[in-house]
Amino acid sequence: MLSGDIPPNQTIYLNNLNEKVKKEELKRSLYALCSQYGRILDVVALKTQKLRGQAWVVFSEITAATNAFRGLQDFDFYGKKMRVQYAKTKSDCIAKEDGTYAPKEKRKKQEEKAAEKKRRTEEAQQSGPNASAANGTGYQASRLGKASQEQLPPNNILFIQNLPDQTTPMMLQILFQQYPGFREVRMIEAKPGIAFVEFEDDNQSNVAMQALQGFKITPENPMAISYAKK
DNA sequence: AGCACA
Repeated sequence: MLSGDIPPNQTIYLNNLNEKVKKEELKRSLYALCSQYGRILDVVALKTQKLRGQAWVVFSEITAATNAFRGLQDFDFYGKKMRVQYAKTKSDCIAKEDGTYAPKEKRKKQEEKAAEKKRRTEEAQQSGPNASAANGTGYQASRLGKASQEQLPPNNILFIQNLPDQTTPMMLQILFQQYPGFREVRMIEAKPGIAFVEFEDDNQSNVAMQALQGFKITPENPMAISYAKK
């Protein structure tokens, strides 16, 4: 049976996620993917024994959560079909806005925190998705991007600029493979912040470019997409 | 399968 018995919530609960993905990348990828449905206030993921393979994405609006709930059901994410439900309870970041937030005092949670802390230092990662900014529609081209974009002739290969340094090819694939004709992402280790994304033809690359132009993988990094030079 | 917020 499907998860129909949980009432709508502005937070979605995701599971069947690939447990091999590092926590920070997971959060960034979820932020990027889910931003298509609305403003995200928080992404929560823990890698404890009990909570790995799961995540919560908090939207500013229930309607956004509902769109994500429908649109991301069974979405192929790092090779696994993501399952989407509504969260069972209100997220802390919402409760804090409400004024209904009450700090908890459960011993079990303290234990999890300790275990997770070890793991975190092993991974040596930092920073999480930022809660404040809009995505998708608010296109602001960087000076670089805009200049080249207007002059270059159509190409089935797109040139992406202004990516955050932590961007991985898989994160871009997750975004671009949603558009028909997607072939592959290429990044160059020595050149952070840029990528090439290949489609089967010019029309398909154009559709993806229009759709993702200005898309923010993080709130600070609207993508600048142009055709690659021939 | 597993519903939290270090």
